[in-house]
Amino acid sequence: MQDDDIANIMRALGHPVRLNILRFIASQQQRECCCGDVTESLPLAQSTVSQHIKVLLDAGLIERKPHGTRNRYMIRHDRLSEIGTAFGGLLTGLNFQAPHKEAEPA
Amino acid sequence: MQDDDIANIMRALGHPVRLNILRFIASQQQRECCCGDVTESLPLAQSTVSQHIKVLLDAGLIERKPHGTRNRYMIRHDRLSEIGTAFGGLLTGLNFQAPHKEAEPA
DNA sequence: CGAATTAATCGGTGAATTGCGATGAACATG
DNA sequence: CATGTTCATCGCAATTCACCGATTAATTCG
Repeated sequence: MQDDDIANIMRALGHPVRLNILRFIASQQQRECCCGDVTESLPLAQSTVSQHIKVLLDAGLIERKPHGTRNRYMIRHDRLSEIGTAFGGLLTGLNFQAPHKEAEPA
Repeated sequence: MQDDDIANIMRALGHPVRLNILRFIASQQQRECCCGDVTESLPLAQSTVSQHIKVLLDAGLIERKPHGTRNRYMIRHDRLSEIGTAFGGLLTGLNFQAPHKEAEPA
């Protein structure tokens, strides 16, 4: 995964409301819900929630399925595990990354 | 760790330049470097790099140690592992979180 | 077809972010 | 003490973000 992708995802996760939205979706019985459900659970206007959902969509964290007059949203578990791997790699790299040049002093 | 803390950290990680700075610091022989070193490695002005460093500092991802006329920066490994744990918890929660209310329909 | 529902999108506002050059504080050294 | 080095910080412009109300598109249903 590119740095830009990681940065995008991190930015998408970098807002408390969006964390709440993700958790809300994950907490639903069917593991999916529509925009209105989310809006009800938050002290924000519908348009604002829709915006946040769009950010999560663009970052690939959730997916949309139109269903009649409403949309169903659900967590993209496939991407979540990718992200987990990438993030783990990032942290590991920061912890143990070999020196810039000429590691292994023989 | 609070949602706000996580969001702050994610936002700090949400910029490619800052990812580069972190990796650059981690890649140094002594696992530390000063602002000038970072600036040389990037096509950005010194003031801009200093700003990014401040964001990383505020998020607790690096620490500063004054050393003569320059400052030494190093990765905060303690925090890194905290963050790893918190992030893992977040992802796990999104994957397996129990339904919001009244699970177990008896 | 007409009315209602749902939710995306548009336009606007204020705040924050990102970049820069310039300034100034802290320190070392001649 | 004067000079040079390093770097944080201060404006400043441009862009993006977060939020809102209003509008519009899609769909269902009477």
